[in-house]
Parts: sequence; structure tokens; C-alpha cells
Amino acid sequence: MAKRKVSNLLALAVLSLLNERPMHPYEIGAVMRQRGLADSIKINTGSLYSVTEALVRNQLIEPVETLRDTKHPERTVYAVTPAGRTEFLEWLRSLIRTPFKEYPQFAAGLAFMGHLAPREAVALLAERCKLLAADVAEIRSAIEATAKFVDRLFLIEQEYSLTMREAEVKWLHQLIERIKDGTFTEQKGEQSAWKITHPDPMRPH
Amino acid sequence: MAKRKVSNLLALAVLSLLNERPMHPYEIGAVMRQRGLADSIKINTGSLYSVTEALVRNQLIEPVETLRDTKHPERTVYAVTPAGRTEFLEWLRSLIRTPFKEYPQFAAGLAFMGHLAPREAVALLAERCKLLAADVAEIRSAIEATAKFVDRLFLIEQEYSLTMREAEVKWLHQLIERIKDGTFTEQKGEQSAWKITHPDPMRPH
DNA sequence: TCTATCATGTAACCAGTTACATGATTTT
DNA sequence: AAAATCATGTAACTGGTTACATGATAGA
Repeated sequence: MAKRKVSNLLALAVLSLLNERPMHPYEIGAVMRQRGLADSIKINTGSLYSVTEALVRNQLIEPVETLRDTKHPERTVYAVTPAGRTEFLEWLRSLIRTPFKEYPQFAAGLAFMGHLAPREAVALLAERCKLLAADVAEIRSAIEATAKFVDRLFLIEQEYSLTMREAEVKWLHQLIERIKDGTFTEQKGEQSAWKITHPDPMRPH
Repeated sequence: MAKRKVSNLLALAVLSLLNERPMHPYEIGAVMRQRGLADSIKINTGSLYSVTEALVRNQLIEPVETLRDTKHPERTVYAVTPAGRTEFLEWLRSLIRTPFKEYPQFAAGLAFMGHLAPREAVALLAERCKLLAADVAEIRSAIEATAKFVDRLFLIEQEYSLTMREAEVKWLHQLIERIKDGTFTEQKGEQSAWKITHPDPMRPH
């Protein structure tokens, strides 16, 4: 799977919106926010412009006109090219079909959890549970609210994110219980496993 | 929450390993791989060195000796400083306690799924399901295998990742069903919702 | 009228990635 | 003994972020 020339997900959004009608970068950002896309794709004003440039360099979009009124700085309006449309669809298909290896921050935290005392670990995990539960509630009500105006089809990402968080909360609860009941601190007899050990400290030469 | 001066998760791993004993960067990478940390933290050889430099700049680690034999290039061995230990623990706590806003690739894909025909969307989602299921099986057996040697405590990240994937698979199945049975294509009467619509195309000025 | 915020963009900076380099081992 | 791979690192490049700039509108 050869690298995509422009890989920032913002570029995907740009292609998608320019598919509807030509716009200038600032407008793209504004529309994205209106539609709640900012929740699933990170928008930095700066990145909007660098991504746009990159798309132009690769002939996936092209400038079509420059607006010049006294109210604003010059604004360049872009439109998608045929190559851009193709790229958009291929990219989209690939995002949906192929799971992408990611490295969530929490996984790294978990990997080193053994460095903390069990008591503290439990407290932190419980706290995370609370925060996540709040997130869940928030997303849920955001969906409810938006669903009156917008088709469910355009809320799937939110639903997805909701589902994932719920799954995490559930797992966290179980984990906390397991720590409390000693599953992790006592094991096969006396061995207290909750300390840093070196599974096999054989070093490279 | 002020920015961390070195934020790459590789740096967390470096701090953690140097907490055990001084090492040189290449060795750090090797040990990480042995322990399966490479699954939760992305290792680029290059990044190992830039991260190390950054940690030195911030006095979280320091060079302790330079090995010079004829077999290898010079190797600089680093040790963690007291400040580094503190930083490590604070960082770790924060990773566990506070959910971090992330932008998974798949969410972006979902957000634009409406650009594809329902038929195709279903096919792609089904394919993803298959691939994910394979992942799940793989992780599961990796855990089984490693659990003979290593304490469960050091496999929690794997367990976490497993759980999340399983949750995704389950959700995907439901989604596919809902698309097939028309939940997304017909809705409140005749309206065919599966097309690009503009929820509220009011543009900024 | 003063201050804040919006609308819009430029430009410098930097973290992190990719590509390259090089001498030892190991494999064929 | 040629080819491949390991061990180790340097250096150039670049995508993306942060910081800054500036005129217009709106609120106090």
C-alpha cells in the first residue's frame, strides 16, 4: 500500500467539501465546524493552508478565482479536480475497509501501570471512568440534539465514538474489580506480581 | 494542563527503561521490542535519537558514559535523573487518569461514508470486519503465548486493545444489519437519506 | 470610544520521519 | 567469498503546529 501523497485527514475533508462546491480555505474550516466534523478530524487553521497547498501541488485541487473586496484579505477559492475526486473515493474506501494501526495514549499508560502502587492505579482508573462517563453522556445528548436536524447517516462517527467509549468504561470497571480482588497482586501462590520485573532481561549483546 | 516539553510516547518508554538501568538508545529499542512494547508505542530508530536528545535538553536524562570498542560505533549510555523520574510518574498518572482526545482514521472514514453507495459501504464494512477478526485472533494467541512467561500485569495493554477491537467488530455487525434492513436508506416515509445533503448550508457570510 | 472577537492569512520553527552510511556478523 | 542482515547512528527534509499580523465588525 503505497503512501498517499497527502495523508493528513484534513485533506480528505477538503476534498469532500470542494466536491460540493468551490470554497476558500477559511470557509472550509467554518463549514466543517458547523457540521460537527471538527469532532472527528482535527482542524488547525494553519494546517488548513498547508494541506491546501499540498493538494494543489499534487493537482488534486486547483485555484479557480481570487476574491478581492475591501472587507477581507484576498481569498483564493479552490475547486476539486477529477484526479481529486478519484483520490477522495479511493482514500475513503481504504479508510473504511482497512483497519489502521494506531497508538492510543492510554495503551502506553497501561503498559507501564505496574510502576504505580495498586491502590493508586485503582484510584486513577476510577477517575478515568468518571471522566469517560461524562464524555459518553455529552456525546449522547449531542447526538440526540443533532438528530432532529440531520440525518442519522451523518452521525455515525459519533455513534462509533460513543460505542467505543462505552466499551472502554465497561472494561475499566472489570479491570478495577480484578485489581481489587487480587487477581493481579497475588497469583499462583505467593508471587506478588505487582512490581517491575524483567520478563527476560537478556540484553542485545 | 500545560504542554509536556517532550510529548512523544517513546520518551515515556525511554524514561521507564532508564529507570531500570542505564542504556544506550539502540539497546532501549531492542529491549522494547523484546517486551512487546512496540505494539503499543511506535518505534522509529530515528525518533529514538531525537527523543533522547530532547530528554537531555530538558535534563530528564543525562549521558553517563561512552562505550568505545572496535565492534561498534561509539555508543552513549544514558541514565535517568531525579527530575526524569518525577516526570515519568506524573506523565504516567496523567495518561491513565485523563482520557486523551484522539482522531482515529476510521472515524473520518465513517463521517464521509454517505459518499458511497449503500451496497459498497456494506461490502467495505464487511471486509473490515474480517480483517479485524483476524487481528483479534492474532492478539488473542499472542497473549496466550506470552502469558506463560510474563505476568498478566504486563499484558493489560494487549487485553485493552483486544477488547476495543472486539467492541468494534460487534458494532460493525449491527451497523451492517441496519444498513441492509434499510434503517439508513429509508426513513420517516419516502425520504431517501442516503445521499449527500447539506444539513444547513448557511455559509459564513 | 475602547476593547474584544471575527475573518483571514503568513511565516518561522520544530518534532519526527526517511534516507543514507558503515563496519561487523551471519547465511548461502 | 558474495549477499544479506545486524548494529548503530547521522543528517537532511518536511508536514504540521504555534505564533504573529491586520483590518473589520460588534459589544460594553
